[in-house]
Amino acid sequence: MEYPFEKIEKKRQEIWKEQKVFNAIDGSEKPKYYVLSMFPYPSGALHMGHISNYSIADVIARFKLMQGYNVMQPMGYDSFGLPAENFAIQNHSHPRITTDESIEIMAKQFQSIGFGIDWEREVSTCHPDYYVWGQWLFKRMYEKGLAYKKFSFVNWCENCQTVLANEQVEDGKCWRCENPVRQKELKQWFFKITDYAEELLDFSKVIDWPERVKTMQANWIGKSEGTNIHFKLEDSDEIITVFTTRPDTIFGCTFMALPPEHPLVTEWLKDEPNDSKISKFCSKVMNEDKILRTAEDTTKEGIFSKRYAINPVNGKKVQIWITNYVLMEYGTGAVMAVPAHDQRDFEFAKKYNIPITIVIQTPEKDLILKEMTEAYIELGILVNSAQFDGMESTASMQAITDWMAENNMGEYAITYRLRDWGISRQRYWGTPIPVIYCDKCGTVLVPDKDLPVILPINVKLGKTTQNPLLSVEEWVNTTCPQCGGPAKRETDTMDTFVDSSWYYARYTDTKNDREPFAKDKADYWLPVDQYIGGIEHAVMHLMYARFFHKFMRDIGLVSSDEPFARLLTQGMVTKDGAKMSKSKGNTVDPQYIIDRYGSDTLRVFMLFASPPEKDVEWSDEGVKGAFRFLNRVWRLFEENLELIKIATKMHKKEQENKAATNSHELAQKENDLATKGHEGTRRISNEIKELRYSTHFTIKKVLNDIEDRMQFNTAIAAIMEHLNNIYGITELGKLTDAEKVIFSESCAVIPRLLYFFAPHISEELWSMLGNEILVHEAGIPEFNKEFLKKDEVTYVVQIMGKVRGKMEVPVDTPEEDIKKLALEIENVKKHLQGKEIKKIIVVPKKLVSIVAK
RNA sequence: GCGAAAGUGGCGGAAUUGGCAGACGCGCUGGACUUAGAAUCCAGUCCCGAUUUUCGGGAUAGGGGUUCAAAUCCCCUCUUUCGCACCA
Repeated sequence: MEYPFEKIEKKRQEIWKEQKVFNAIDGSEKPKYYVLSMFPYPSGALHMGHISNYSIADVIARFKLMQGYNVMQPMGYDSFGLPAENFAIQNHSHPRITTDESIEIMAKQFQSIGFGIDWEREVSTCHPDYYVWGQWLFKRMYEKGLAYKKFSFVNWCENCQTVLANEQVEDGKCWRCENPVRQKELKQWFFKITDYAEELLDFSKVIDWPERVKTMQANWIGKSEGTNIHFKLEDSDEIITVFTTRPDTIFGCTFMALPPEHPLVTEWLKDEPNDSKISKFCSKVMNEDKILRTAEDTTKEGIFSKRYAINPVNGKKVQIWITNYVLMEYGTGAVMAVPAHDQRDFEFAKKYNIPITIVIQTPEKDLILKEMTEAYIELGILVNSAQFDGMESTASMQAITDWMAENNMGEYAITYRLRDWGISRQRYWGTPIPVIYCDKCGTVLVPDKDLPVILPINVKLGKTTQNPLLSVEEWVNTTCPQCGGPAKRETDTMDTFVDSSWYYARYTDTKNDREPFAKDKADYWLPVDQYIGGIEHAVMHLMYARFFHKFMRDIGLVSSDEPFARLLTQGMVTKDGAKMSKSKGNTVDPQYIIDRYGSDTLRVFMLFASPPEKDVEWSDEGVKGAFRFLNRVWRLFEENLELIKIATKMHKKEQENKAATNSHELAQKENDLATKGHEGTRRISNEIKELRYSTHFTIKKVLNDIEDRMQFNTAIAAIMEHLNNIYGITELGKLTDAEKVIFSESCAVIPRLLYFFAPHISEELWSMLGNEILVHEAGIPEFNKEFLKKDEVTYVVQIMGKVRGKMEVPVDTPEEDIKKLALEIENVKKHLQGKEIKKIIVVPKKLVSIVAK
């Protein structure tokens, strides 16, 4: 017989809903706990990844709820974006319709799984009551100079007809459709995330984030400290500034390298005939795919510009070369080349016969130019460097920079790899950028009173090569809010990462129609105490959200410095070793599993299969195993209900009598009852004592695994083990009264421990025992240290590291006696024959290690 | 190339502080119940050896080291995954 999961799960969900168990209370007296899983993209229906993600969050939410926190676990939908637009096109529908349909299906599924979500805080980013505040935030960014428009080369995906952020380019390909990305120059909106580069590097205000994620963000920001050095052009007042992290090598600079995009090069080209070698070279390089051009194995090429710069430190003339290996985007867009001490410069100098000067010597043996086959890039002792000769690299960098600063040759500088965040998308399904272009007034923001700029619904979608919004003339053509004259709307929409950069804050006040959220509510709830999501968001989403949070702090919307205090990056769900995906055809529909085995089974399987941060490999048999386990629990209660009720009845009576004021006293009383006993209940068997130990050990283990270790698989394993221990007690009819109490308690604790992983069945069993309150209202179960003390402990006896025997001794046996006892074991004696005992090490309660020769 | 993490039975994984390697689950093998299957229950399940309820040896990617004691700490090598990658 299978346990009636369908009936139970429905019933329990209704009760939770009726009693508003998961409704978060703004500003409650209780301490708050905000648990959040990254919100889903409405893709039609839930997939296994969602189940895994939200099951993890639900364990934490229910645990905190049981601990007495005011818990908020909200849910929403990241519903703008390309896939929705493409999906609608494919189905000859409209994204407004298809996304709302998807959301409806998913919400229903979420409810059928019984996650502890506060459904009164739902958000959907594609609805005007949400995106209006995205537009509002954009305007505040603009006012602060953090949103601006500029021409720039952008990553362009021909297939998606849109611009991609650097973070969305993977290996030179579009992160969604895997089409090769090419460079295109467009005028784009940017957010000045670089203003926050330094603060984004500082993780001191988060409580617990994986090192891996912090490192990835730090790499992405890519801070380097060095020196800006100003070179004068020969016969000109122009100055070229270069950035270097190795000012100690400045005396070895023998040429300068510029990219063809450099503004000075552009100037020079004006005086060049189109068919000159230089012009040809520049246009060739600029037309090359930037991804290919910047690949490491691309050969370094260049051409002499016929111009010279003056090295400020020694007045020497250096050739200026135009090359393909320097990036306009990094540093100052110009490089001082020191071929002796930089591998790229070395290769280039060898190829084009440019002089090489050694200025750093190794401490061990002198470098000889003719013998060098590669650059010496390590630090060393300065030579050929005028007054700095003989200095050590590290010290000289500071000295040289100081000296250059005094003489106006350069100064200390910091450079970041991080670029500003391009947020323009030439796509329909996104938040309209609240900007109007007027011939007279230029770029004008839509006034707050006219927000939201509603995304028009009446558009022609299809395989157009341009933004569908351009065709909605009645929307594009508008009047200028300043002069009232004819004007046009911005047709770019915002990157969906903008929408997801502040949704966690909107959850604190979803119905607010005067501001994004009220400050007091945000300050009550934020930061999110536990954020959960995939590692794939380590850089983009998690960094953008941090940027937004700091911005919102700076304009006074929130008081905290970081949005997410703790971060858990959960693994993927795989099948046959690969990530479950429709394209690979290795998906399993969660709904099918829920219909067949119930939500509790699916959750237990997911949580038991591996720890949260690791991938979960799907296994049909594993699901059956989880189901079998829940059935075993159910059967235990069904078959022994009256016996198991004893503990509940006793506990109730105790409460009524107020005889015991706390659970420790209660446990003590029970202990007295059990050991001293009444008539006919004098003794408890060792077997039952072991069971009582198991009960308290399991409580301790489960609490520790959830709260301190976040390792749910071993918590579930512990409950399974405890269940096995209970089933190990046969002949229940022969139990004395005292033993019955202990047995009953050992069973009755199961619903309170299993609740986090299989809440429906746990709640049902709990109520079957006669409890009128819900499981979480009973609070976290407590273990009694007294019952974790064992009378006897097992010592392992080792000789030279090999196990030669085991012994059971009373806990308080003195060390000397333990040694004696160990030496009396037959097998130990045998192995010690003819050997001399050098030392005996006793590790209390664990082992005896004998050193003998 | 640089950086990080990881590598444990047939499989997922456990071993929390250096202290009995393989918890728990899956699978498999045998048995009970059953007309049969499903379900359930019981027993077994790292490898080798023998005197086979016991004992000995080996085993945590491979090699070396520290230690009474190493999956755990150190060094080298290999493999996998992830991140970064002409960053001046």
